[in-house]
Amino acid sequence: MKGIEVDDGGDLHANDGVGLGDTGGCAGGTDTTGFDAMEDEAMGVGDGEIWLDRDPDDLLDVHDNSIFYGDFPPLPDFPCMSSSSSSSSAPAPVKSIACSSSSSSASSSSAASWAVLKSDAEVDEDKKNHRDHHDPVEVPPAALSSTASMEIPQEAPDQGLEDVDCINVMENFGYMDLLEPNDIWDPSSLFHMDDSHDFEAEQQPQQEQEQPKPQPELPPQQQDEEFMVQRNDEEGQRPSEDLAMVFFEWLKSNKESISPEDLRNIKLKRATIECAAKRLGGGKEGMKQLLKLILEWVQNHQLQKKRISETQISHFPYNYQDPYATQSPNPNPSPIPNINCNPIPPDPNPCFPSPHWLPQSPYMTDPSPVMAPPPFPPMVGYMGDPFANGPSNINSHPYQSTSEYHILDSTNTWQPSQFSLPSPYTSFPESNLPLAPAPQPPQAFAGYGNQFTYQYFPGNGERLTRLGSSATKEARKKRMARQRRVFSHHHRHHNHHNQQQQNPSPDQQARPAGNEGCNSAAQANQANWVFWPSAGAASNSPAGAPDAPQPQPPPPPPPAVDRQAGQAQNNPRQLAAERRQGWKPEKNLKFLLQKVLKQSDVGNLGRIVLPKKEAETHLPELEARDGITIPMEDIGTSRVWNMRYRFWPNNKSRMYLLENTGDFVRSNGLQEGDFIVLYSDVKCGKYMIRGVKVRQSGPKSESKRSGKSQRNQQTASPAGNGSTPSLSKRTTK
DNA sequence: GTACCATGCAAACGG
DNA sequence: CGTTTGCATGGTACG
Repeated sequence: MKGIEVDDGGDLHANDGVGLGDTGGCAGGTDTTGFDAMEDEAMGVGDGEIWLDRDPDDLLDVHDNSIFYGDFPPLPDFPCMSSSSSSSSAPAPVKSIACSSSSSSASSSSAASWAVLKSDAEVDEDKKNHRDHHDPVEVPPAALSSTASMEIPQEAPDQGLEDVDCINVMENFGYMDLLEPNDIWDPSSLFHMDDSHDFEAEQQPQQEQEQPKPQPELPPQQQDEEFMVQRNDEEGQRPSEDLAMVFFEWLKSNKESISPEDLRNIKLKRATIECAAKRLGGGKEGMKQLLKLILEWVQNHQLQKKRISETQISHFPYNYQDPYATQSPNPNPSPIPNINCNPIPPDPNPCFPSPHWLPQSPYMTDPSPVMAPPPFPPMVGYMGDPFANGPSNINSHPYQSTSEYHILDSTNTWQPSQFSLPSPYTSFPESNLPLAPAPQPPQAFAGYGNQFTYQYFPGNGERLTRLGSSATKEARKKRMARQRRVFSHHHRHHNHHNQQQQNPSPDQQARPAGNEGCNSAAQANQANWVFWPSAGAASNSPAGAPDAPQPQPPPPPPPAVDRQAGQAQNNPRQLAAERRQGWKPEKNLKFLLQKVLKQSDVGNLGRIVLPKKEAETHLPELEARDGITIPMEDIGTSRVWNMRYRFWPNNKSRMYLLENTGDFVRSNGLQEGDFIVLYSDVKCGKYMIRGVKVRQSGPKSESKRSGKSQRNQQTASPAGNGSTPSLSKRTTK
């Protein structure tokens, strides 16, 4: 995971605490500047007022940028990051906010964006800034040089205050729901004035292409943030410009893209308007500013809608409402047209492509419609389903027919953690999908398309009163820099960590095809324990259980198991067990095989006999009996064990073994009756191993039994041979 | 009868 | 002599 995660409380933080803490958090923040506090609050997830339709495609753009670039590209490539201002990463102050990966991704977007923008040079600068981040004045403009080609305040410092006020109003107004959800999550898009010309240089052509607007006299507000700022400045000096003119100009400029219907759909409460206008200067000027803001938003949103629709039609294969939608890598993130940078939340963990769907309704907190795992047939007979009480029907085992589909696809995987599950899964950052604040009923504008209805809450009044805070643009930049720094550090740290974890040994020979560099090891890092009720589950009792006649080998709850493979993911019991244990199904782990450990497997020989069929099916084909060395990443510890996969000739056939397993077994405390599971990370191309301890609450009885006695006791269980039922499917060699 | 596999066990190896 | 390596044996499930 290279990003930010939102913990149970909905707090956004990177592994190392991205930015938010620095910024004083949101509600509970300690920001000293009113503006900071206000921003943070405004941007807090708890404020998640704005939940407009959001296209996952938008997410993908920056997402990809943020994730797949090892080295952060130069700023011009990521215009949207530019002034990802400040507050975006304000943590969700609302405890009740359920976290979903999607929103968490969104929440982390800004940080990621900053990270993307972050140059090493800036890091130092940021460090410096960080030390005195409470003093906005001391923020060296250079710290944001890469993103601040439009440092208007610097050009006109004298005007700064007024300009800033205006800008702040805009920003905060944007925070207050005139902008899209993504803007909420990443205010960078709000602070257009910070966006560089580079951005515009890149964006403008596309924008024009996507939305050709014959606007010779077009007020630049929709296209050019700089113009926007300047215009605001100018307008501050030209009060004669009245609302009608503003509106008229805007209409002229947007006649191509804004329909009367769009305008009619704009609904604002009077109180909102009045308050906002007041904060925007009051009187006519304030109204004018407010109008501009609204129009800007409408335009932006309209443009986005158009873009989104185009994008979806053209190449987006899925509807973002589809929880199983396949992530589109979108290798060429297209710049977001117009002012809205639409920072895409980075995927905190490339190995876990966060679903790029977002609830359409901001109020949709019940994830069940999309959380529900795909309907699976009864798990009985599923290979490796530890909870299958009945004997596995090997012959009809779907695994046999589905083994070809082990490559996990996000389209048919589901992640409970994506939704509003309070995450007990905190033992390992990577193991936790970023939890994002669940959509919250907006406090302010609940945007649906162009229609947003302002819902006035007491907090808004306070916010509005704070619009005129003394916060400066520098403060915002500083905050942004801090967050970028934190994220950048976090990002690098994790890269380093991943590299260490995955540093292959020279003799690592076998590796499933796939991407390198993603850390899937820790994603499922959990205590590999499975507890089996001793009563009424004889067939589920672990091997060696005192009263278990013969245990049905319980397959481990895999962190990410091919649903096709059954892997008990569809078993409520296992699912619950997984949740209790922190296991979360992930997308990119393909179940290969499992093996209930025999005494000989956990003995001092350091070798584990592997089920022949599965070994031959899912592990590299062995030409020589010496086999190959396979680095097996321990899911539990992220440690990589170089195990040798080999075979013995045996009765005109082969016996497949995994050698050098002694340390692994010992480190995991595995005993007879426990089991191991092998996975391959389809994305990272790694083999992963997981040792699962199966213990009943009571002390395990004498587990040492002769193989013969075990055999005798296993007669009741087709899977009694300790391997997957499919083992019984004979494959003559 | 055959395949699978748990494990016994002898040979090889090494301190 | 202890450990490791490699093969062989035999029980079990299944066709």
